[in-house]
Amino acid sequence: MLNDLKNPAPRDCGDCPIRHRAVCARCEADELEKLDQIKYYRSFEAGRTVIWAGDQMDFVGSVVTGIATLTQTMEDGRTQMVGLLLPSDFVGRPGRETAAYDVVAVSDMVMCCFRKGPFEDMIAKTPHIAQRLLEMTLDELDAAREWMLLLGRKTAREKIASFLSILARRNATLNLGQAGGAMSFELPLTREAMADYLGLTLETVSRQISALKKDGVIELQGKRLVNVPDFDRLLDEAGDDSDGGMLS
Amino acid sequence: MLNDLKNPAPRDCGDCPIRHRAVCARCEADELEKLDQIKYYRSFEAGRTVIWAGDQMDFVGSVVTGIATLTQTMEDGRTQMVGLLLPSDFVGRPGRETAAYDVVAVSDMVMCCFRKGPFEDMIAKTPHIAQRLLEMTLDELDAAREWMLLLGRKTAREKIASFLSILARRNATLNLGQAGGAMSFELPLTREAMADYLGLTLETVSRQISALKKDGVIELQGKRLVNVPDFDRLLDEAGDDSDGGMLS
DNA sequence: CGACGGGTTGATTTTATTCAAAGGTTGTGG
DNA sequence: CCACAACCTTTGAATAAAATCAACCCGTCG
Repeated sequence: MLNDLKNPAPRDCGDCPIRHRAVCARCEADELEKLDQIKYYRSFEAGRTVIWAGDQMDFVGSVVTGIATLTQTMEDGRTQMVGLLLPSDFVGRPGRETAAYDVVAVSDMVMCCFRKGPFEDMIAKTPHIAQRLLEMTLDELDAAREWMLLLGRKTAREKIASFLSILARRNATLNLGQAGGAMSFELPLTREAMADYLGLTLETVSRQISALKKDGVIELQGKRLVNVPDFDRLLDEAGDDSDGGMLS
Repeated sequence: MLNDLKNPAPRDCGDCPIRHRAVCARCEADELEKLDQIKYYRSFEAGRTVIWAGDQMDFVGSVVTGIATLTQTMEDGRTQMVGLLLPSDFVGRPGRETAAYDVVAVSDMVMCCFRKGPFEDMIAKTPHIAQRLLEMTLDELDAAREWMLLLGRKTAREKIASFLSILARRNATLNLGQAGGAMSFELPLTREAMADYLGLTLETVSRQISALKKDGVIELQGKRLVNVPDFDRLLDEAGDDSDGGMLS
């Protein structure tokens, strides 16, 4: 498990691990105070569904710890992941009554939820929140567009390499800032969930991971722990611009 | 050509065809006044590039008339469209120095541009602009996620049918509100641009359009004018939920 | 133990791509 | 006015990539 089974909800915003990255990042003390009055924590076990697409959704919120997925499903069961929610990511859309996507906790997860109505009021009255939400939404849109390139134009091998390099990069920024050298991280998703992320079948995911391993691009310790001896090599396999997709 | 060769720039915001849908939609008279001082119009002929990915971008703006595309290109030339910009759509990202994508005018086009620095100031000081931009960005994110499902999980035939139904629906809302019955519209894109939109090759696009025609799902007058005898049939071919993907 | 939820690997089939040729339009210059 | 070039489109045949169908492995958990 990536997270403690006893997900301890922070006592108050001062202790909050996502205080400076979430939608509240720019809030002053008095604004946090107001948010505090409309917030509550919810915990979800790994595998639990947070909400189904189409259901009434009377809250929005932030992932505090753990990982969740946003997925869309067609009538015949084909599913596509459209979001991978990490700590500090925002869930829900102000101004919308119902959930547009299925939200599922992949690991044990804690969310900091805000009642929707009051939160909408705060957006209108608290520029710091609206600005931060705009910034986060623009970031998500950029990520979605990168993802579209992956889905539309990359080969199965490039898709896997891209996904792994995203995970590796995230891990590097969260921990130490070493790039270019060796790095390792844990796969948070099953083969099936990776397939839903990448628009592939789980068999193809498994085969391409095996192929990358055989070619020495990655090493596996167990099914989930990945070691990347040469990150530049992985980036190369991902087919990304050599500049590492530097934006802004 | 879809548009006049002499794209007449509106004299002032009162005449503007996108006044109530663009980023300025919620602005009061005094706010429009301020925007007016930092705005200027630019016209582009069909085929002209507005900006290349990576270039310095000292403006943001709205499409006033015409159509543009947002595309990403890999080193080896594979390209994926990541945005189709219609009148009122916003171009550029506040807070970013360089363009993240290629922007190309598909038809003759007029943009209402704002100098970036002053516009960023206005976002900070004018909640009406920030709020509208947030709303538009959230809409784009939803569209991007719908597009991800298309790219990742739909067959070539479903992709074409989905694209046609998007165009048909857009045309219906712009003109008359009849759904379910017959409707017709013009294809704004070449087969190649459609292929870039859908993550296909142009040959596959051509074949699938021919197949839909042969099966009576659509009728063609010339290469560009499409007639849809039964919109529900088209929706069915698109593999979308029967409720027509109603959001919000 | 036995069932179950992942995961891997192989054989076959399907789908879309690639390579190739040719038909239509449009616009330009002789 | 015609010829030709450039671009867009269609269609066919061969190929490649990923999906599908199927078997089996390996831990974990009741």
